[in-house]
Amino acid sequence: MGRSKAKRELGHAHLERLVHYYHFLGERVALDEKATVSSRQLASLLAMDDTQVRKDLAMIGVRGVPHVGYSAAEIMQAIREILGFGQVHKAVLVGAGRLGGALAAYHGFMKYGLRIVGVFDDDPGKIGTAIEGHLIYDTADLEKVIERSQVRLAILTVPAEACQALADRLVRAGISGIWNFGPTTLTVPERVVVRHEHIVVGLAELAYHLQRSLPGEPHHEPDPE
Amino acid sequence: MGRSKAKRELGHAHLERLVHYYHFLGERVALDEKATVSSRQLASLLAMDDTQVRKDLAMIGVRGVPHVGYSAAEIMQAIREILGFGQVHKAVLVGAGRLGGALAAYHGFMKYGLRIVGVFDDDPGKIGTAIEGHLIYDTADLEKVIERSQVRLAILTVPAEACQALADRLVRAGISGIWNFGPTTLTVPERVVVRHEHIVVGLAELAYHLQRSLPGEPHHEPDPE
DNA sequence: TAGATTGTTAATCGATTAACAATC
DNA sequence: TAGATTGTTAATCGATTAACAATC
Repeated sequence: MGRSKAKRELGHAHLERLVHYYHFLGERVALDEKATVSSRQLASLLAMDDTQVRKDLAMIGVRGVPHVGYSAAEIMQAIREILGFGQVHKAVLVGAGRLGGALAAYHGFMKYGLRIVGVFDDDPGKIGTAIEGHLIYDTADLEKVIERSQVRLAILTVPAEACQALADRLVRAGISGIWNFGPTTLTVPERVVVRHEHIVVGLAELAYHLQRSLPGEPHHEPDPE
Repeated sequence: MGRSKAKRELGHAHLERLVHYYHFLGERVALDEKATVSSRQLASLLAMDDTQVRKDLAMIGVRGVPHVGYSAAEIMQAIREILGFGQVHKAVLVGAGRLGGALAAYHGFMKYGLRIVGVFDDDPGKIGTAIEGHLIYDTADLEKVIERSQVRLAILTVPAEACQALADRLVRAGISGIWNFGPTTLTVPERVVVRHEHIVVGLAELAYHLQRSLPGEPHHEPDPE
């Protein structure tokens, strides 16, 4: 399929919108091969401007037809290509705690190309046991597995204190991307992509808006400074 | 302390930066009461522009002193106030699965004012048992607890199919904010704040950059369309 | 055809960055 | 004082929105 790829780099907001479209089309639009969707439909359902939708789709090379709209299947295929959902992204998951387990258990990731090829922990009580169908390996063997399986992505779900040291090891082992769920900022060489899942930002945003929407009840804690 | 509050509404990016500052100061800066930090220091450590830092701090009412910098303690206190970290945010957690458990277990949240006052599930095998020190209640009792404890925030960690129905119930029960970890978009009245933790966005961003940084290896899967 | 919808250019808006005067 | 740092205004940049011609 000779569709042209994105002309220029997509920013965070673009990627987020693309995921949104993809997700939404997959979820609610009936996908027989010929289903179409107009920019206006997509926009209204996602509470945004329809010009934005057309811009986004143009940017990833999807062309619509006037009076008809866009092919839903074509949109999804284009997003899949741009975002790499059709590829297999092999990943190691380091840290077999509760969060690690939750991620390992989430089969929805497969739809997006993520394949966890090894789960690691350094707790001798966990090594050798299984979590969500994944055998837990000794973190000491991390480099071996990364090299042997040509893994490029690492998911980090370890306590804050261990994050940076592990990131250093992962970088040395040749990892290209780190998905960090620890509450700490990592320092890595430029060639390595890091995505920091900073859960507290979500809480902060909620707390901020909650506070604003109901300025009446000032149930402050005693805050001795 | 007569510091003036933020003049106008803070956007997502602002809030994210504030959390970043807060986190960073708490993590790496020695906090005796008199520690100071310059906008340049903060900026360089977070790889951003120092004017931005000064703007952000001015916006939340923190004043620095020329030649000296800002009081780290004052920055933290101001952020705590603006973001409501000093208040107690009572929350119910619905869905005692792995992710719910991970969230319930994360004691770091207490620092930010979040207090989970009830964990709910509708699995009879789970009701009555404990998860991370929280007794699991029957989801049927959700409304009762919300009302009795004056809970304003709900954390949703249930399967996609159950999300919307639960959101409806939470809204009717008077909840003001929903922190949704399910892979689905919620429809709620305007007065309710929703924060959707869309995990796939993180994966998409990584996959996209990974793909770009190494355009050589085209290990595409056979993708029969 | 007429009406609907795309695609693109121009206008607006907001956020970031640069410049620099004020200040300790 | 001189140098460093804040605070703010102006300039730039990019992203969003509006307008509208092209098109089926």
